[in-house]
Amino acid sequence: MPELPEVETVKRGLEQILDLPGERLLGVEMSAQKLRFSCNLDDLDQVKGQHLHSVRRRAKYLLFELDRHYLLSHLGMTGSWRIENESKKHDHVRLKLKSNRVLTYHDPRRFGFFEVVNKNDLENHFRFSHLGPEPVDGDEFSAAYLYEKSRGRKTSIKTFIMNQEVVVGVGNIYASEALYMAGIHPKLLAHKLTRKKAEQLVRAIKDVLNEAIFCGGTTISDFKQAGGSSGYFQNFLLVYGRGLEECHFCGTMIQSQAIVGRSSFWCPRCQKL
DNA sequence: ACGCGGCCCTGGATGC
DNA sequence: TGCATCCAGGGCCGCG
Repeated sequence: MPELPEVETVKRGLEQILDLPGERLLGVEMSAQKLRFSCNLDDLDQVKGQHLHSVRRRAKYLLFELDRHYLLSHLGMTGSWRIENESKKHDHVRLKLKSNRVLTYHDPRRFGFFEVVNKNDLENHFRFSHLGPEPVDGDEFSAAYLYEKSRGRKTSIKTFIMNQEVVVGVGNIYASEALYMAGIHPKLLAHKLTRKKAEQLVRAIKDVLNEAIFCGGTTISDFKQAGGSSGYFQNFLLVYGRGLEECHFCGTMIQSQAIVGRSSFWCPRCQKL
């Protein structure tokens, strides 16, 4: 489900709902079923009673900032958070709050995970130490950076920009969208990227992610914001999910095919190899 | 070191 | 209606 815009949307929704700072975590309950990775139970004991200061996002991770730890949440494909005291099938984490509310993690496929990280160790944590730059915040993700990073890389440009060590937050939907916007064929080998195309691609990635954040994310089947409402960027997708339809720009039939196992969409005329 | 296929899961859509 | 098959927004692991 969630790429950067969806996680950012969940983060903003939680900020609204939780009325931070001032909230406090009274207890954590985990379901018997394991998520992608199991959470250390000793760690869970440590977080009880800590204040909840903020909700942050790094890459596709949500971070609940406590006094001495972060609760790390990755939504996998079908993860979502909501405030509701009643529990449903596929609820896997329940955070009991001082305000007498329960913040609940729901994830049918259980590709997501939930872990506790010491606050001071975050940058050195193995899930974080290899992450690439944020594409939307800061200026580290530049054309010069992407061009240099892509030298010698023989994978397709689409696979390359979905690699979280290259740039974080770009997943399967926005990779197709950004490449279409930049006029780049998804099968172009990364090392063939020119400086000029790197410029256009960085611009396109930033633009598409910002537009999707503005729209509250893309809802295909089951993505829900923290408040339960849908995003609406799906109405503005230019190629993703539009196989056999016409390119908005030139009318050519949009092609769809898996690239390294992920469904991919492009206009064979507008996007150059 | 890099690139890729397999795999972890459930459920919805589709086809017979 | 029932059953089988395929597909899905991610990312870790092991192989070549």
